[in-house]
Amino acid sequence: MPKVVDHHERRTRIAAALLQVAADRGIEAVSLRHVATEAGVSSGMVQHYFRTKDEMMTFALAVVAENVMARMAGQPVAETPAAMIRALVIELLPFDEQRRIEGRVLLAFHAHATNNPTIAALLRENADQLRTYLAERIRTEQAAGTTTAALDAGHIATGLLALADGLGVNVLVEHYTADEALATFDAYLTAVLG
Amino acid sequence: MPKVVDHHERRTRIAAALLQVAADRGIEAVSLRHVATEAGVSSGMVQHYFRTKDEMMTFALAVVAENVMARMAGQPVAETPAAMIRALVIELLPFDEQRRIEGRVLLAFHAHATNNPTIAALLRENADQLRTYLAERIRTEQAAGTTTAALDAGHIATGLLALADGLGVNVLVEHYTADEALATFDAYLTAVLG
DNA sequence: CGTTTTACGTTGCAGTCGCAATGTAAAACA
DNA sequence: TGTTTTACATTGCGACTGCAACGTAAAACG
Repeated sequence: MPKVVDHHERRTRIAAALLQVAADRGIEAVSLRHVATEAGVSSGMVQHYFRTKDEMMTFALAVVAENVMARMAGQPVAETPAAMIRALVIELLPFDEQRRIEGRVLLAFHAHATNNPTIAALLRENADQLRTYLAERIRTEQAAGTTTAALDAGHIATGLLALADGLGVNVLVEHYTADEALATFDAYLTAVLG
Repeated sequence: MPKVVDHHERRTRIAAALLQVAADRGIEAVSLRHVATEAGVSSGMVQHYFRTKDEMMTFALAVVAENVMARMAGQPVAETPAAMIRALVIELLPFDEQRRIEGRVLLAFHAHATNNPTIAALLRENADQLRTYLAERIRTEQAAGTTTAALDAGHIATGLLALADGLGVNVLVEHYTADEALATFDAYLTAVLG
C-alpha cells in the first residue's frame, strides 16, 4: 500500500473546494472537474474519494451543517434569555464571508431538496436538531421565570428560526443588509420576549 | 407573413411549461429541449420566442411575480388589520399545488440570484413592491388607531415578509406542514399586533 | 525482497447542453 | 399573383458533463 492517508481529511478538503465553487459561481457550476481544479487535484482523485457526485454533494452539506452547529455550540452562555437567543440566531445570519458562503450553499441545497429526498432528509435532521435545542433553552428560561413569554416554546423556536431563515435569504440576495435584518429581528425579539 | 400570432401568449405558454419542469424535476432540469417537450412544441420554436435561455428564465420569473401580486391584489378587504395581514401573507405560503409550484420556482430563483445580478434585481424589485405595499397598509391602520402596534411599520412589514419567506421554505422542504407554519405565524401576529 | 494493495493520474466515451444555421411553408401586402 | 416577411422545424457543432477504464508508482506486509 502507498502512503497511508487520512481519508476524512482528504474528503473535507475536497468539500471545502466544492463550497468555494458553489459560493463563487453557483451550485450549477459544481462539477467534478471544477471542484478538482479548485482543490488543486486531479478529477481522478476526486473520484477516488467520492464514488458519485451525489455522494460528494451530500458530504459537503454535512460539513456545512457541522460547522453551523459547532459555531452555535461554541457560543458563550449569555446573561439574559433574549441575549442568548440573539447570539444563537446571529450565527445564522450572513454577517461575515464564511457565513455568506455557507448561507449561499445552504440556500442552494434547500432549493435542491425540493426534489431530492436524500438532501431533504439531511436538511430536516439538522433543522430539527436546531429547533429542539433552541426550544429546550427557551423552556428552561420560562421555567426559571426569567422570561415573560407566555407562548409555546416550540412555536417561538420555530418562528425565530424561520424568521432567521427568511432574513438570511433576503440578506443573501441583497434585499437589505445584515444590520437591517438584525434590527428587524431585534424588534421581533422584544415583541415576543418582552 | 404567416399566421398572425400573439407573441405574449406564446411566451406565457412556454413559461408555464418551464415552471412545470422546474417544479417537477428541479431548476437544473430546465433546458430548451425539456421545456419544449413539456410545452409540446419544437425546441426551434422556443428559440424563436426567446433568443437565449436566460431571457426565457427571466420572463418565467416575471410571470410568477405577476401571479403572486395579482393574487394578493385580488384579496378582499378584511375586517381587522390582523386579518388583513394574515390574508395577504397566507397567499405567500404553499397551501395549494399552484403556490407550491411557484414557491419551488421562487426558491430556486433565490438561490440563482445569489450570483446572477439580473435575477437578483428582478427579485428585489418585487420584494420591495410587496414590502412597500404591506408597510403602507400597516401605517394606515396605525394612523387610524385600529392596531396597538407601536413598532415601526417598515420593520413590521419586513419581519412579516421574512417570516413568511422562512416558513414557506421550511414547508417546501417539508420540515413541517403549511398548517403548522400558519399557527406559528399567527402566534407572531398576535405578539406584534396584539 | 517480492507481492499486494492502495492512491492517485490520464484518457475516453456516451450523453446533454445552448445556440447557430438552414430549410420550408404559409399568410399578409404590393 | 407574386413577393416578402414571419413562424416555425430540423440539423449539427463545440463544449461540457458524470463516470468507467485503464495505467502507474509507492509503501506496507509477508
